[in-house]
Amino acid sequence: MSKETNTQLSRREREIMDVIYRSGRATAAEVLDQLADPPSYSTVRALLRVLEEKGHLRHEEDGPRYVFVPTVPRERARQSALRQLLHTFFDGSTEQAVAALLDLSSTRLSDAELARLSQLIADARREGR
Amino acid sequence: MSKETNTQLSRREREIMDVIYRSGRATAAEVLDQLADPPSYSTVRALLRVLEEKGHLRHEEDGPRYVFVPTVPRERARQSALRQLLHTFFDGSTEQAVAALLDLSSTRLSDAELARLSQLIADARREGR
DNA sequence: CAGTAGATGCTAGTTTTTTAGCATTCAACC
DNA sequence: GGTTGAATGCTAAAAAACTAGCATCTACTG
Repeated sequence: MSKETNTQLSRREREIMDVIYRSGRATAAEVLDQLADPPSYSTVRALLRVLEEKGHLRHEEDGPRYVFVPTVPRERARQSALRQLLHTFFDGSTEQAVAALLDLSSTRLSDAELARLSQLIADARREGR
Repeated sequence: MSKETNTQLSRREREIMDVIYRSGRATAAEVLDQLADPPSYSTVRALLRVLEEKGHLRHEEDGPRYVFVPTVPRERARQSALRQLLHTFFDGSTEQAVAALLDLSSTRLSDAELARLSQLIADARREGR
């Protein structure tokens, strides 16, 4: 079993982790700013403390204030998140997931982007992945 | 603002919704079976009732038992989930997300799959999307 | 047609989460 | 050096989530 960060996140904890993963790192005040339906400043700090105790965050000191950083790097966290999504909504099929991504109405992809994607796939084929 | 299903899900509620989205539809007993660290049967039923009250599920009757179905179709739920993931972990970039999908170590893509993906992208380009 | 297995309805208790307030500390500025 | 603004540490309480148990109903079975 992996050593830390095993506890599951509550609703607010999830929200806060999302904010921090989005920014990379954040102070209590910054987290508060980015929360949709925010509680008090005091509450945010309490939750940050809990998240740190649970092993999801650590903090660095920047003068008088704390800057919180995820213990699990963004790269790894997003891999887990992708796997989870794939499993729940796409029957584990990467192909379906890519199709859905291309389909997302809100995203307009530039031709250049599509060209790069095309290249990515060509590379994958070449590598015999 | 959309009419229903606005309330945010708690930890267990999220777990249960995931199970049901994975299966498409499920009875209380089936949900229980698929939960990782399962509570009692009674608890599962209570949560299903709550989820129904909150508007996330509805039930159909199959003889004596209830079969629960999401009110938001899988297709739409997964679009939201993808958008959320894109926003939190990929700076909104579809390209980055596709790259990460192709990279997921657990997935070995067949050449045929890659060929179909390639085709999808070619189609997108042709449509001037 | 009584008994049984398996389902739901409801209620109440415990635990966890979420929240705020107050005391304290630290650094900068006058 | 004292004052002030902005941060943290800690504690306690309210709210929500989670859980289980018991009563009840329903369909099948012998």
